[in-house]
Amino acid sequence: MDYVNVDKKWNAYWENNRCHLFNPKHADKKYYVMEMWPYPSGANLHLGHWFNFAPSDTFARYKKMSGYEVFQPMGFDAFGLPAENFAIKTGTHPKDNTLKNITTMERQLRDMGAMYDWDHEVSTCLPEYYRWTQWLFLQLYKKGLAYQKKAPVNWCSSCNTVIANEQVVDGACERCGTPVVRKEMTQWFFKITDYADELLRDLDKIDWPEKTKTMQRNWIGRSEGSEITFALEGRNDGITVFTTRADTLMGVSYVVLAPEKDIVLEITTPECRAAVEAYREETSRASDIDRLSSAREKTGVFTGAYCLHPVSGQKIPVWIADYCLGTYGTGAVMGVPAHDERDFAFAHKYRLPVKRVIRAANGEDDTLPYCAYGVTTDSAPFDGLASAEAIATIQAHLAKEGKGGKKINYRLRDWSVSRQRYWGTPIPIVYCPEHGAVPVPEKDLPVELPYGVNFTPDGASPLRKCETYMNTVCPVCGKPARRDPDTLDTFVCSSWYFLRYPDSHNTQKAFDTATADKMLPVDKYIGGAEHACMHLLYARFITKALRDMGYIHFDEPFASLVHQGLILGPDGFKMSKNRGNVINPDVYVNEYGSDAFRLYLMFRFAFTEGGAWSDDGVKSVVKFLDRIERVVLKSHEAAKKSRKDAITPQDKELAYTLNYTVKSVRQDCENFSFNTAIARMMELVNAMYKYEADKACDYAYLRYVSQELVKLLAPFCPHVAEELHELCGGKGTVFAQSYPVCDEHALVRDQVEIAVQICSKMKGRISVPSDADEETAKALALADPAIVAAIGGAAVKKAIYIRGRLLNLIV
RNA sequence: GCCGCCGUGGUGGAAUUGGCAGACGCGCCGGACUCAAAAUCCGGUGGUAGCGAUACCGUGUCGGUUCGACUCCGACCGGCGGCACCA
Repeated sequence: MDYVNVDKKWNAYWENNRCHLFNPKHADKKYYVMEMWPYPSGANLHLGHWFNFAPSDTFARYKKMSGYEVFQPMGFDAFGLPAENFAIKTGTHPKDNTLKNITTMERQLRDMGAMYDWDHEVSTCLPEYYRWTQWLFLQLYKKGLAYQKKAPVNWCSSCNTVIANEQVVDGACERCGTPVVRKEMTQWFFKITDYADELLRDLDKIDWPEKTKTMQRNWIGRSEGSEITFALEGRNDGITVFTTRADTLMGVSYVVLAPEKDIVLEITTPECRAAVEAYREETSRASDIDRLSSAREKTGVFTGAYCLHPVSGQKIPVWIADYCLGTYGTGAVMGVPAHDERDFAFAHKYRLPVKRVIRAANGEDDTLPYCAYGVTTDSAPFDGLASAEAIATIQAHLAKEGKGGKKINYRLRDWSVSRQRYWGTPIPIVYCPEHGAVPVPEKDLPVELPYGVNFTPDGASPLRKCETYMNTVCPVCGKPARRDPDTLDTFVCSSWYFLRYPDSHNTQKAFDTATADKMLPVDKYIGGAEHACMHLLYARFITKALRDMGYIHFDEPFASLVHQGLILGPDGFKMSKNRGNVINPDVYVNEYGSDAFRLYLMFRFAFTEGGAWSDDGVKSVVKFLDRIERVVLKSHEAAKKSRKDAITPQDKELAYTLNYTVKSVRQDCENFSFNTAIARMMELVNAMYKYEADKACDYAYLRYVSQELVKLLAPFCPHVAEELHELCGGKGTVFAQSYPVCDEHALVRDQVEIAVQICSKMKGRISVPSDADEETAKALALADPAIVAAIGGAAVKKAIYIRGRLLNLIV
C-alpha cells in the first residue's frame, strides 16, 4: 500500500465530508476529549506534539466508534515570551511570526489525520479571543478576585518581567534560568488563595494521576496549627505568631519578626533602632535565591523590645531575622531552640537560652500538660513531644484568655498576573487622576493590542512607550487618563479555553452558560505533567470562580486527566537544539506515512512513561501493516471458497482469539495502554495467518474476522483502515461503524490448561474441563504420569485449587 | 532534609492486581525460497549444567508474611520527579 498517498486521500475525504465536526444534536452522548494546546513558537510540530496528539486521537476515535459524539477541538496558546523573544532576536513582529507558525502547524495537524473539529479552533492572540480574556479579568475584578497591590515580586532581569511563584524553579526563571530577584512593584493579583481549601478538598473528586494531585496538595500546603499572641510590654497590642508546635510554647526563648514586617516597636533604644534599620535595608536587597536557601547562615538583630509570654508572663526578647518569611502565616514566629533545628541554629549563634519542654509531673502544673526546664546545651534535643491532645489543651487555654487559638495556613500565594511585556492580553484598566483605577466598560472590549510598538526590552513595559495606546479617557468622567501598560500572564489565556471551544464563535459572550453546562467538564484531558502546579491549578481556580459568579454550574474543569511521558533524545537527555539531539518526526512521516509513525510511537513506548528515542523496529510496524493488508485482501477475494459446513475447532480457536483481542483492546484503550493493545492485535493477525495456513480454513469466516480487525485497527491507523474498508467493498467511512464488541460466549472454552504445582513448585500442566471442581482437577492431575512421578508416592495432605489457573498439591 | 514514583533478558516493554515471569516486538542464531541479494515465510532464543528427558538458579540487595511474592511488609542500595528556612 502506498501509505503516504493513502494519508492524503483520506485526509481529503474527511475534510470534504466534514467527518470530524461535533454534532450538537447528539450532545446527550457527548464526549469531550481535549489535548493541551500547542504553543506556536516553532514553525513545526515536534516529536513531543506527535507523542501527545497521535495517541490521544486514537483514544478519541475509539470513543467515537464506541458510540459517543466526540468533541475534540484544537487551538493555539499564541501569546507569550518565546514569540516575543524570537521577534526581538530576528527583528520581526511576534504577530506576523505567530500567525505564520499557526498556519504551518495547523496544516501539519491536519496532515496528521487527527479528528479535530477545526470549526471550533481558537487562538489566544486574536482579539475575538482575548476580548473575552479581558472580560474574565473584569469579572474577577468585580468580584474582588483581581486586585492590585504593591508587593515583593519575582523579577527576571533577562525576560524583563515579573513572573509567578509557580514559574520560579530553584530560585531561577523557569524559562531562561536567570536567578530571580525580589522587587517591590505594584502588580495585579488573582485571589486564588480564597479557594485554597476547596482546591485542596476537590482533588478527591477528580480522576487525576495521584502524582499530580500530590503535587497540588503540596503546593497548596495546608498546615494546621495555632496563632498565639505575645503582648507587647506596656501596650495593649502584641505580636501574633503562627506555629504548628503549640505544645512547645513553654520553651520559647525569643520571638522573631520578618524584616519586611512593619510593627512599631516603641521601646527600642536609638542603637537598636539603627541596627534594625540597617538590617532591613541589607535584607531587602537580598534576592530570593539567597534568602530561600536553607543552607544559608541565619542572621538577625535584637530590636531592644520585649514581649510577654502568654502563659508565664516572662519577658521575651523580640528579634528581627530574615529566616522568618513575611509572606507566610503572620510573618512572626516563636523561637523554641530546643525543639526546632532552625531556632537552635539561631539561638546558638546569638547565645539565646535553650529551654527543653517536658511533660509536667503531677502537681507541678495543673493548667498545661507541659512545662519547661532551662537547659543550656550545645546540642538540641528536637524530640517530638507533639500530641494532638497537648496542642488542643494549650489552644483551649489560650482561647479562654483571648491570647490565641486554632489556625489553618496555606502555603499557596495569590497569583501574580501582570507582565511587563508586549505580546500578551492587554489589561483592561484605565488610570484616572481623579477616579484611580477604573475598569474598561465591557462594551468597549476588546482593548486591542497595538501593532506598531517598540518592544525591545529596556526594563519598562513596551506599551508604556506607545502614546496612542496609553492615552485614553476615563470611562467615569471622560477626562484624559492612561491605560495599564502591562499585559496578562499567558496562563490567564489558557485558564479558560476549555470553556471557549464549544462556543468559539460567540460574539456576544465568552461562552454560553447552557452550552458550557452541557459540554463540560472535559471528559478526558491529555497533556504534560509539567503544568501540575500552574495551568492545571489556575484552570481549576477560574472554574470555581466562574461558578460562584453563576456563569457555570460545575466545580471542576477536567474530570479525568492523563499525562503522556516525555520522549527523550537518543542519548537519554531531554531533546534540545543546544544538545543537537532533536528528532524530526517529518522524516518518518514522509517515508512511512503518518499511520505507521503513530503506530510505532504507541507500540514502542508506554504512553505515560515515554523514554529515549530509538527508531529500532520502526520498520516492524510497517511489516505489521503489510501483513494485515495481505491477509485482509486475500480473505476478501477468497471468501467464495467458503466451507459452509460445521464449525471446526480451528474456527472456535480463532473466534476465541478474536474476542479476547476485542476485549483486551477495549480495556487497553480506556487505560491508554496502547502498546499492549497493539500487541494483542498482532497476536490476532498471527492467529489469522495460522488459521489461513490450515486446510480447514474457512475463508468466509476469515473475511469476517478481517472486517472486525479493520474496525479494531481503525483508531490506531485511521487512513489505512479506511483504505482497507474501501478495498473490501465497505461504503462510506469506517468510523461510521461500531467498534467490535466482545462475545463472552466465544471466550468460554470446554477445556483449559492449568498449572500443577507440587509443594508450590511447578511440575507440569494438565488439561481440565473449564468448569472442573477441585476433586475433578485433583483426579486428573493424579492420572498424569509426570505428576505422579513428582509426588513419588507421598500422600497429598492439602490442595489449593484456583479455577482455570492452577492446582497446588501439598505432600 | 521531606514527599512521591521506579529498578524485570542483549534491548523496548508485558504479567488478568497474590497464582504458569519474560506477552508482543526489536536484535541475534538456524532453516526454506533465490544464481545471489532484498523481501517473505518457518523454527529457536533468561542463565548455568547435561547428548538428553530434566535439574538448579533467576524480577536492584538482604530479611519477613504466605501453600505460593515482580506483586504485600521492613531495612538498605541505585535512578527519576516534586517541594524545600512554610515555623
